Amino acid sequence: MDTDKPAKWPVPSVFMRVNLWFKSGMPELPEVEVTRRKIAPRLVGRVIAGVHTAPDSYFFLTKPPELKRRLVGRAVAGLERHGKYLVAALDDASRLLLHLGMTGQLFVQGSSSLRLLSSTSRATLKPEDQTAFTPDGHTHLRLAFEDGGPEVWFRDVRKFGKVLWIARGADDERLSRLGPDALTATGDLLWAASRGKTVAAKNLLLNQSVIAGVGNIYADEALFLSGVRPTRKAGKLTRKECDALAANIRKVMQRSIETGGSSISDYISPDGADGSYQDERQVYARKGQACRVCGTPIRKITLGQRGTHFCGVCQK
DNA sequence: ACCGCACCCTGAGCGC
DNA sequence: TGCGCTCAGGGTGCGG
Repeated sequence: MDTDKPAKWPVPSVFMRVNLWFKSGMPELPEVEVTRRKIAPRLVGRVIAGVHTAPDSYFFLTKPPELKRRLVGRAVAGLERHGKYLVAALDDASRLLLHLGMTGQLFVQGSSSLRLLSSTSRATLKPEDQTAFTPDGHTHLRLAFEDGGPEVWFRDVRKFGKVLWIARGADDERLSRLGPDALTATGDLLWAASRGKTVAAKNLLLNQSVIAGVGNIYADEALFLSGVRPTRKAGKLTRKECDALAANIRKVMQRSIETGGSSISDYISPDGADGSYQDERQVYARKGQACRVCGTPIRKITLGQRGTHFCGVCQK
């Protein structure tokens, strides 16, 4: 946050932190898992009575009219996570697939969170004036329930998120091609998947059919912790490096889930990045800052169209 | 088969 | 003050 300009309202430290989170808070596996844990108790066991949507867009892989037809009257039997996908099991054995994309927010009606406001509002609104979020044009899906309780809302500014209804017994390529979950990543898996591959190590980690759930932030972090340069050809990884990468992927994911869950009190984490893991980041969004291990400025390059951060000394 | 890259989208931030 | 530009990236799909 720019501290040179006077704020219209004294800015508490939490606001500054929120702004930092917003910059880098995109849903990867930990954010999706935290969202799942928070939303599941508010979803499972309830019967959908109404489906309200924003105008059709490519956000809807299943178009709104069909979505309404398929969902109304269904009870939610469970909420699972597959990589970065959330899958709600319905009582007729069909499924509702949700992906948060880059900016997706799944939360319960009545939530009030700074994250649901524009940065201007966050900076100027007095904390005591903050009220529960009301649906806006980015709120694409609202599920109402027969019990009359709070609705579950899906908001997504950039519409990179997805909603898809999957018929009973049907497979969906999005799910079936996912590799093992990142929380269970093993060196064996990475070793086998990387042999003979010329793709950059980072791009291998981002390939959801190899490991499901790794995104840009945690790929950079795991590579740093493993001492592997993101550009290294996957096929050149040693067995030990594969073991280290797998262990560090599990580590950063688990750590982020823990911190993500711990900082959420009375509202649902809307886009999942309310945790404090960003305080532990070693390289992501730290371009030019000193490596926490050797002091060398962190470098940033573009790899696979993604910002990629690494220490040129610690990562070989 | 594998790999690189364009594209979808909107808001923040910045230079002028 | 405001305009126009760049950047952010998950996943899909296509061309080489």
